[in-house]
Amino acid sequence: MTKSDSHQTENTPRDRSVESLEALPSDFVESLSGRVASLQQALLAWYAQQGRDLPWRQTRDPYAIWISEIMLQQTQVKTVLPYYERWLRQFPTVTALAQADQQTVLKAWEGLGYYARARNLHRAAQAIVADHGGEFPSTFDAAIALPGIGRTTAGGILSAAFNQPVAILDGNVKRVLARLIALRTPPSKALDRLWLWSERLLPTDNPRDFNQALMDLGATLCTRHRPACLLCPWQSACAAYNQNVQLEIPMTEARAPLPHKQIGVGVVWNEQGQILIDRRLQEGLLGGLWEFPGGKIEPGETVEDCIRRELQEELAIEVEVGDRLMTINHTYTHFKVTLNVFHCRHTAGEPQPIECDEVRWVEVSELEEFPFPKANSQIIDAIKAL
DNA sequence: TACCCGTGGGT
DNA sequence: TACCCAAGGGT
Repeated sequence: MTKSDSHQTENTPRDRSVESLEALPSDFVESLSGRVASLQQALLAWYAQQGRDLPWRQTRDPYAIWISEIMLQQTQVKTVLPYYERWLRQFPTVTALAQADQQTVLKAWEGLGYYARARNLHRAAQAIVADHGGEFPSTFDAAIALPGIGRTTAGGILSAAFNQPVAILDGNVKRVLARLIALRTPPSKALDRLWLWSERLLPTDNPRDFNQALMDLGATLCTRHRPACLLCPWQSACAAYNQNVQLEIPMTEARAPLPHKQIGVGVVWNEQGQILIDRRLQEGLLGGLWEFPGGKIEPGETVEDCIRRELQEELAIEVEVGDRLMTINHTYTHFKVTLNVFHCRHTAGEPQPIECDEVRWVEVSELEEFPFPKANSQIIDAIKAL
């Protein structure tokens, strides 16, 4: 471990040293640094007039703000709104969340995606009850120690709930700052510099409104496409605008095309008209959610062969594969799938949870009680319509 | 440090 | 269509 590593880990705020800003032309850094107070005032004035009215801004309850911050990770405001309202009615306090069972928590999260966020929220609530008397901690070190809370989320919560001067660097702020300094590399290659600017610009007297304003600027004016530079309070200082490169910044990195997997899925019926579902392992994709059993079709294998093999390997049952129920295409973050869904008749074997956490027979009317991934909702709808 | 982890909307 | 992106964190 080097000397600098010993006191700078990924999750702790960096020093506000001017040295690290030297990758930019020194005259520009000097110019921008001299305008910090002016930029702060301009943004806060704009926010007072044009800031969004969002429900989590009408409270200073750190629990409610925490919930909003987690839901908003990689998720648009419009998507979050109904989930946020429902969640606070269902789990109004840290203690209520801690005492719920995980299936109830995942059901409330169903459809939002990135389900580790819900599992971590649940674990963190239990940690807050155990270690902090049920009150969300008010220090950076305690907050960031909780599962699911990184540097940006900790800053978002502490500044919004307690008005603490802790910087943030979410997608909005990265884009705004990258344009402000005309960053010539993808933001992921310059996180240190972006963090420094976020800290440098943050006023100590009103960090709450400033962080919110910075995010609103990115979400409403400094958008990826068609940025409204003519309305921007930072227009005159913005290096990208002054060089007319705002559409090229932030720069993006090329990505490999997504692999496509063919999946065989069985809707397995027993003599009582019940259906077999299983609960996925806690770790990995869709952890803790329920699904209709199946798996990847191997090269040269028919869908029917695949379903028979997977149900034997994963659940130790034998089935007779019947008619195709439907075909579903779905895109995940790192791959695409085609779900080939077939009716199956259970013929032998007591289902065993070999490669899942739990397996059970359920009535059609019970399906909606279980949290399922979005790609399975069409299957449920089709079964209920039979 | 790359890579993993969902879903809906915009272009 | 296919791709990008949206209030990131864990490993």
